[in-house]
Amino acid sequence: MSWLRTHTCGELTIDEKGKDVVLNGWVSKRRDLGGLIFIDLRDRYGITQIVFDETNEKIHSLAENLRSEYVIGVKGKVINRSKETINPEMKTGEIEVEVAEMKIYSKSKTPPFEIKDNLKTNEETRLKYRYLDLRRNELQEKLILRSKVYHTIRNFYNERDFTEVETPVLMKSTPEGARDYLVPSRVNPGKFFALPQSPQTYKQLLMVSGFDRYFQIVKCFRDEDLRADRQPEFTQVDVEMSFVDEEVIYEEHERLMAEIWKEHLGVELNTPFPRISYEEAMTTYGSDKPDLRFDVKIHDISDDVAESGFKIFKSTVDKGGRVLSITVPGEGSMGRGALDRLTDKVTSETGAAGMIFMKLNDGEITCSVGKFLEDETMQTMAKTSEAEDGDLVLILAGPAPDVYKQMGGLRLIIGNQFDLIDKDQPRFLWVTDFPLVEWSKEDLRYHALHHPFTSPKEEDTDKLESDPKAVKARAYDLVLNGNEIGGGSIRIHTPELQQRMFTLLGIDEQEAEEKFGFLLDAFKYGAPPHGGIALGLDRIVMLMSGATSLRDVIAFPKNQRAQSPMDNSPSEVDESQLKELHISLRKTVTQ
RNA sequence: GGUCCGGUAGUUCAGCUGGUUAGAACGCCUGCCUGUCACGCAGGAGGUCGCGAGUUCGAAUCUCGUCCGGAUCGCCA
Repeated sequence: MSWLRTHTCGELTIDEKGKDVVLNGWVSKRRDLGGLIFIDLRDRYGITQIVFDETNEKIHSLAENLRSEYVIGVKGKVINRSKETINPEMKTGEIEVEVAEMKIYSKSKTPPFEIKDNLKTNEETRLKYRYLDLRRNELQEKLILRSKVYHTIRNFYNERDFTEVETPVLMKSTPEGARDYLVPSRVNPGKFFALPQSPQTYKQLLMVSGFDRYFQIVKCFRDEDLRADRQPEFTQVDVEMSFVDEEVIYEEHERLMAEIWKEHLGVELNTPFPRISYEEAMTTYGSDKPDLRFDVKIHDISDDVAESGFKIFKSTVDKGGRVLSITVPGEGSMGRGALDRLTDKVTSETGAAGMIFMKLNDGEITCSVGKFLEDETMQTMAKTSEAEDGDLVLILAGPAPDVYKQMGGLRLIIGNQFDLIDKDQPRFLWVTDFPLVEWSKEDLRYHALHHPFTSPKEEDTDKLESDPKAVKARAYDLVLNGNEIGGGSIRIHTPELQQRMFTLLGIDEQEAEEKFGFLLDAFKYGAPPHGGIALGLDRIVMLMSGATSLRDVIAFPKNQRAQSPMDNSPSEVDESQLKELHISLRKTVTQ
């Protein structure tokens, strides 16, 4: 009998009773009772208890030397445990393997943290020893889920006749958007490739080529500051289709989501997903990615207080700002101290200047600025806020659109603090009707809200030059529980419209030719109408697995400084390497 | 770049109104133990209190600076 394993550590049950088996795995736990030693042998499939008995003196004394994380192979017989010693918590808990022979493949130093669930070790240490962290069940489950989701996605598109095409990782650096990661070209001195922020232009060119249904699971790179839900390299499910409109894309991807959720979480999603316009999202939820798992909405009470005696309200409205409220159900009895703490939190986290509250109790309304307000005004405010007896109304005032964003922040604080969020049912929605462009105070020009290839709505096209801010885009985001998990648009497919868009964005003809000439040219040879979407795979898996950080669903992630503590990248390179690349470092860097 | 939180044993943390030898749990090491599965019992090792300066008779504790990690704002077409 060889030392090749006959079973994994997760599969033996009473059915294999009496069989001679070979198991390989890691020593997870040793329970040494003296004459009897139990080892929990672990691999990624599970844990099986193996036993060393004193009656086999040679093997028993070998087992005394076993320590955590040693890698061993054992040969032995599957035996059933006596009734009292069955462990009902474990799949393999009815049996154990009585070891006859053992081989130590490799020893292990004491690991810097224990290989177990609910580990509290700080992330720096975990990232430094990522290969050990990944030995833990929690992370293995997430990566395995991720792998299965890939599979579902590929099946889904394959069944629908999509073609998976790999696009270049070394590509042209383009203006607009996020900072590029640059790659110097040795054979082209002074020239650089960029790593793709997304394969946007390539997938559009594939449409021109006639691959009318394309998808790719692809790494994308953005050199921006990191967050819990933002890594410098991340994975997109990139999709593009020809001869379609928004409806086709919505429908297909609702189906994809439903399939993923059903297959891997056993959850039936309600389709179609609700859709709300960007404007409604902002004015009702104060966010372009609203969390619909709780029902609190923003109310505009500007009209109610425009003529009130409270100067801040009046002057805000006079200056064109808004006075907004949200109602917190059942918190009307909240004490002054708690309200002050909430106010501090809100002002520091949202940037709101101050917060005003109104409490409805026993038919009476008390307000923090009540002495400036008529009873009647307060009644109207409460009514507009849809507040009932026992509720708390919170009010922010300020210039729009800032005050809406602050309100959106307040809404999330309320949702979390008062546990209003229903965590059981995932809430998807489409956000639609985004503005095409927004004014950048910094660059003194318009920026594409989505990207420069997004088509304006047809009925708005004639406003591109005269009133760009009013132009709506054929763009959409897919939002899940307050997270943006995808976004896309119907694209521009004529060189004329594309050129007008570049002009609007302050990219003159020459620059457009330099940066995007290939795309403009391609459009001159018969470009089909097309559109698509890119889904954030990491975020989707993160939300599916209940992780709070993208780092938990990426095998080897970067820390907040975009470094990998394990392999110490990025790192300095030899002068000779730089020389070959025709690069010299600035003094401020080398010092 | 801003704001906030944190950095004490291998790990997670306590200690922080300055004052004896800096503690606990888990882990680790040694011994005992034949039915454990968070094994138990007895004993033990293990610390640059992130780093530097200052205040002080005396600093883990107070002050300043700095480094590191995380959350977040800016940024992320």
